[in-house]
Amino acid sequence: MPELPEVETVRRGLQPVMEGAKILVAEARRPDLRFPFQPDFVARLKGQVVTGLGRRAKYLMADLASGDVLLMHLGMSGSFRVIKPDNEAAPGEFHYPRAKDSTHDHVLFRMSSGADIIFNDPRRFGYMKVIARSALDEEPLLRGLGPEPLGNEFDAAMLARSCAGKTTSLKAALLDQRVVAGLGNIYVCEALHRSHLSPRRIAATLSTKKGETTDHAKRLVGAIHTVLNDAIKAGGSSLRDHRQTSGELGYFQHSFKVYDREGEKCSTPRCGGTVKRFTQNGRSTFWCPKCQK
DNA sequence: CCGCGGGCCTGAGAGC
DNA sequence: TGCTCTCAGGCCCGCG
Repeated sequence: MPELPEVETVRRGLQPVMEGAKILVAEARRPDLRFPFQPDFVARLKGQVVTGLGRRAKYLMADLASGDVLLMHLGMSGSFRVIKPDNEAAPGEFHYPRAKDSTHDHVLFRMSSGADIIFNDPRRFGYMKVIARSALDEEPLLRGLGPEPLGNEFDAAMLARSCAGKTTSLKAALLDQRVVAGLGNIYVCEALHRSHLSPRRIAATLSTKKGETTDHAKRLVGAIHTVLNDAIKAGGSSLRDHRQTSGELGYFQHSFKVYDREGEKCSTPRCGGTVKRFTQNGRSTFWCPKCQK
């Protein structure tokens, strides 16, 4: 599911029930997700007030009054849903009508705001980890993450600079979280199409030999901003797993120009090309060879 | 250091 | 209906 717009959608759904609320009960229903849970995972959450819920790239970060931070990553198939606790359940017990795939409900929180928060992740590529806020800078999961694509410091000059000398494709460079943090396969394909740049273009061509930022880089950054902002407004893209915390689907998938649209006519005005698909670094790339150069 | 491919998991969908 | 195969929105790791 989750690239930046989906994670941001989830953050906005969780914020009202988490911020300012205490974690009354925390439960991990299996020993691991992608990684084993820390032995003190539950203990460090229980009784803590969540003072803020933020996002860094594709990570959700819940600040706790203890000085810890709960890092949460949705992997490929993770989702959160927020429901009202069953009043008949014992206080420490999660007793709600079971959803179809509740076998994959792995982590549960009961909040003092009157919400139960359930993390479901069939493929278990997601993970959670509690770290001290003071150790955030040394956290291996976060170290090396590039700039936020919607942040102030991310602009054409910066992108061109970090792609300078890169012999790899533009597609691979944009998927590299060290270059820019938060894009995934869908939004890279969509941003490249909207900026009329080929996914096969060499990344280094975003700047000239003299180090000047090209118009290509400017177009690309503009397209990244537009596509991410539009996707957030739409509640993200729901292909199979992504849900808003209310259970509603996102609807940006209806605005895809190329992703999952192989064989369709290119939507660029007067282009007349056809959307093609090929494999790049082991992943599907969708693009229009006619208008993306 | 860089770029690439394999692997981690489960489930959905296609084809037979 | 049911089997097998392919593929999926992410990212870590080891190899050359």
